[in-house]
Order: sequence, then C-alpha cells, then structure tokens
Amino acid sequence: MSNKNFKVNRQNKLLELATKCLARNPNASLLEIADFAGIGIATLHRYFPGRNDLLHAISSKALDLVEDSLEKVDFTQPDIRLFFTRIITELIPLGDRMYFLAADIFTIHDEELTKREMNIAQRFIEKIKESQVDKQLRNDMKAEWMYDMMFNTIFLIWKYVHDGKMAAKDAPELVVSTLLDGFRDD
Amino acid sequence: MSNKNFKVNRQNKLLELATKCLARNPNASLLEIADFAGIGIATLHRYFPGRNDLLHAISSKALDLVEDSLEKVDFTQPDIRLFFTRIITELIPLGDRMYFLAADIFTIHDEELTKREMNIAQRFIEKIKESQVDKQLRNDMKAEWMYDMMFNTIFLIWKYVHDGKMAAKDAPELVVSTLLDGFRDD
DNA sequence: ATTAAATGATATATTTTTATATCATTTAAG
DNA sequence: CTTAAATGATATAAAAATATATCATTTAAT
Repeated sequence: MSNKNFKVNRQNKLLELATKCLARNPNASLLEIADFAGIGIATLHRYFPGRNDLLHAISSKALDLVEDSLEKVDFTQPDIRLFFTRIITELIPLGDRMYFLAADIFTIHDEELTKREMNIAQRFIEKIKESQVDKQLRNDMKAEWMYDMMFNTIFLIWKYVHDGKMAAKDAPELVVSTLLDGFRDD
Repeated sequence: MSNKNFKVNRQNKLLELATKCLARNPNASLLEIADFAGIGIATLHRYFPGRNDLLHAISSKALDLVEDSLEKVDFTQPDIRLFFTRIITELIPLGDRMYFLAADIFTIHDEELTKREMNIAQRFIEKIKESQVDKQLRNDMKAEWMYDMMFNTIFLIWKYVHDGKMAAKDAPELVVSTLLDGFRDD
C-alpha cells in the first residue's frame, strides 16, 4: 500500500518534470525527457510504455488539476466579476502544467479526455449564460466565445508569468479587467 | 525570367500547402507534407533542403503576409476602433497561413525573423500608446499586453472561422468589440 | 540483515524520419 | 520538333527516435 503510494508519488513527480520539459520544447524526445527528469530511459518506459501513454497521462493530470480547482470555487457566486477573479486566481498557479490543454500538438484524440474537457467548458458556459440573463454580461456575444476567450487569455498570462513579465499576484486582476472591461477608456 | 517566376509561384503554392498540412498536424513528416502537396519527396527537398529550411520559409512567408497587410492599413487613422477594425479585417483572411506565428512549436530561433516580428509589434504598440495618451484606450494597462491580447484573439477567431463556427465577415466586429468593450454589459 | 522490488546505465533492436541518388517521364522554351 | 530543365517515383543511405532486454546497484519493507 505505502509502496504503491510511493510509486504514485514518483509517477506524479515524473509527470510534472516531463510536462515542464515538454513545455520548454514540445518536440523533446523521450530520452531528453528522461534526462530532464533525472531518470533512466528504461524507467520512463516502465512508467509509461510509450510516448502516447505519457502524453495521455499528462493531459489527464492537467484535467485533474483543473477539476480540482473548480471544486474549490463557488459556482453560485452571483457576482460574475468576483467569480471570474476567484477562478482565475485558482488557475494561474497551475502554470505550465496546463500548457497541454492549450497546445494543439499534444491533443490526444481520446474520448474520455474530450468528454472531461467538454464538461469543464459546459460548467463555465452555463455560468456565463446566467450572467447574461441577469445583465451582468453582454447578450450579443456567444457564451462559448467568452469561455474560449477566458481560457485563451489565461494561457497568455501564464506565459507572461512564466517569462517574468508579470507578478503572479497581479495576474488575476489584469485578466479579469481585460475580459470584462476591455481596452476602451471610459 | 518567366522560368524563374514559374518556379517561384510553384514554391509559393508548395509553401501554402505545406502550411495547411502542418496546421492540421504540426508533427507531419516531410513525406506526409509532400504527399499532401501532391509532389514527390525529392522535389520537396529540391525546394527546401531540410525541414528547418521549410519551416523557416513558412515563417518568413507568414511575416511577408502580415507586413503586406500592414502596408494596406493607415496607421495615422486617429480613431482606434476604426484602426483595429481595419487591421483585423485585413489579417483574418490570412487564416492558417498565420498559424506559425502563434504556435511555439515552429518558432525558428532566427535573428532576422525575430527582428521582423519585433518591428511589427513595435508599430502596433506605438499606435496603442498614442491612443492611451489621447484617452481612447485605458492607461492602466501596458500597451504590450494589449498587443499580445489582440494577436491572441485573432488566432482564436481564426480557429473559429476555420472550424466553421463563425462567418469570416462577422469576425472583425466580434474581435474588436471583445477587445475594446469587454464582456461587461453596460 | 535479508530479501524482493525498483532503478539507472548500457546495449541493442526496431521503427520512423530525414536526406540523397538514380532514372524514366513530363514539361516548357526556343 | 528538339533540347534542356524539372519532376515524381523509387531505391537507398543516414540519422534520430522509440522500444526492449540485461544486469549490477540502490532502495524500501520486513
């Protein structure tokens, strides 16, 4: 039992390092990934039989993290600005472990993963639609578009934080204000 | 002379098809690219000695297209909304030929290309800064951020148009309004 | 301390990708 | 029509990536 947990933790650590390596160079070979993680190529193959298995595990883990984040957020929060701030504050620290949900390259065409992604999207889109009904958000724009913009913007701010162009603590406010208020001076 | 133009046109056509192929599958092999373009792998190598040469040419061509688009746009247009609408209308039809400027995967670490990208960015950033001074755009946000958001949003709408989620003609207004006005209902 | 499992290094095999060479056929120009 | 260049198909070489096997060493559990 504790043995199994040890293995699981090691696997998680490996996943995290593999993710970081691939975020730096999406074309990294398995050998490069193993070196980066400080393990032998043989061990990498023991944990993940093939490249696809690794990519799938990374994607799945990324979805785990997002799902966990959503658990912590109150979707009944009536103020959409507070809601957005809360969720984005939660998501930003996930950093490059999220890279994979954005980069098409890694998209594993897997029914289960796609389904999970769609479920996440659906929760947001419904929340957005509610806010459209009660006039907090514009009604002349599709909720799906707003959702995609939100995630797209989060990916952009991740890069900013990663590149040191912005402090993580300032990120949520910038993202929320950009999305809700736009660039226009009023 | 006309012989040379024939070759150049053929090369352009090949570049376009290669780009489309890579946009669909960024890990496409050279053989897949050649097949997609309906030419032999030998011919592909004749035009582009190696994979990097091809990627470099694609990136360069993409920058050509953006630069050409900028040429058509009046940067002295004082109304920033009209300016944004104009430039985005110009950029959207470039479609997946632009994919490469967004996807990190293809980033060729090439001084010349980086320089050209930076020049393009600089023109926009200066325009944005001017609009901040005359109170058309918010002053509490870095111009660089607005620029990155703009391109990021254009990439997103490209996907929408490509996937048939949106008519190309409706795209510019949505992008401009999203960026300038935000999601908030007011 | 002993034992069994896991690991990393290494060697090696397999597969895939990239690159080059050859040649008959097609194409464009004069 | 003739000629020279360009092309695509094919073969093949070279390189890179992926996968498997072996084994001495390390590690964790008892």
